[in-house]
Amino acid sequence: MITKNKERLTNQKKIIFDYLKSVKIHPSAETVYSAVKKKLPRISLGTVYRILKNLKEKKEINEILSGVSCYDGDISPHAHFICEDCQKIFDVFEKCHFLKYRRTKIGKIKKYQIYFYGICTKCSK
Amino acid sequence: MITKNKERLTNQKKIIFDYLKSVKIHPSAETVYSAVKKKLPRISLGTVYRILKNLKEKKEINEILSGVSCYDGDISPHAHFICEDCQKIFDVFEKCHFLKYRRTKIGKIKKYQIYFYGICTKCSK
DNA sequence: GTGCCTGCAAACATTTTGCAAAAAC
DNA sequence: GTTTTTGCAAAATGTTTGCAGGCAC
Repeated sequence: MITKNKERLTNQKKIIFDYLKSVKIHPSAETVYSAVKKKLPRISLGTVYRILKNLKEKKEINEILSGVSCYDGDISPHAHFICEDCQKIFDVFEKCHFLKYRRTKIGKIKKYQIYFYGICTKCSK
Repeated sequence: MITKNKERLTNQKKIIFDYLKSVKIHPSAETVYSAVKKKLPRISLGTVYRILKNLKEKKEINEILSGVSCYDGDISPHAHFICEDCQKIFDVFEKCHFLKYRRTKIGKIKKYQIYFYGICTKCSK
């Protein structure tokens, strides 16, 4: 994990970072909190929010905006499929999109996010 | 404007709908509230939220997730550029994306949203 | 030892909801 | 007249923040 400036490497940061990198789900702050509490019983939700924000700013994780913010430890280029029924977030690695330009008339694109909405196979049964 | 089932067409709905269709900005619920208050001085913010939700469900407007929810009366296919500095939302009609498939392994895609992030030309000066 | 970081709780912002009155049909 | 919708206020939800003590360096 990167640390910038006078930033310190705490246990809370390490454990949240490791957790996000190890799971395939896209947890909310609340879910991260519940998960890391097993290893850090005294951690607070405020700290989780602060660390998630910090990791996001350092571009070590991505934020997924879907009502409540969810977080993705996988920062490789991929899209997300959000099921409108169960609200689960799925990764889409299929090459179904091709972004040709790195610049629009409005400004230079630093990053982009693609969200697909629909009903997942499980829910459509 | 479409009305479904036993839905009634009220002044509040008409004015909010007209407002969203007439502006080029992407207003938040609060902004919509301030704007329509000129014509409906007694409208409440709760009503604005209810009507925005209703219009969204009928697919007459789109919701843009960018921290606070913003709304777009233009439902034609286009992407959004969000300036990380001024937080303004811009429309991107340029054909810089081509979504080839209407189906992924996860489920059938009903709609998609593309968000570009960067610094707009005004802020980068 | 210095100063960044945490836990805690309170504050804040945004959105939803229950209810009686008002409006649409 | 009936039923939906509104305005209002309170509640719920999600997130941020101030501060004193704790921990990394």
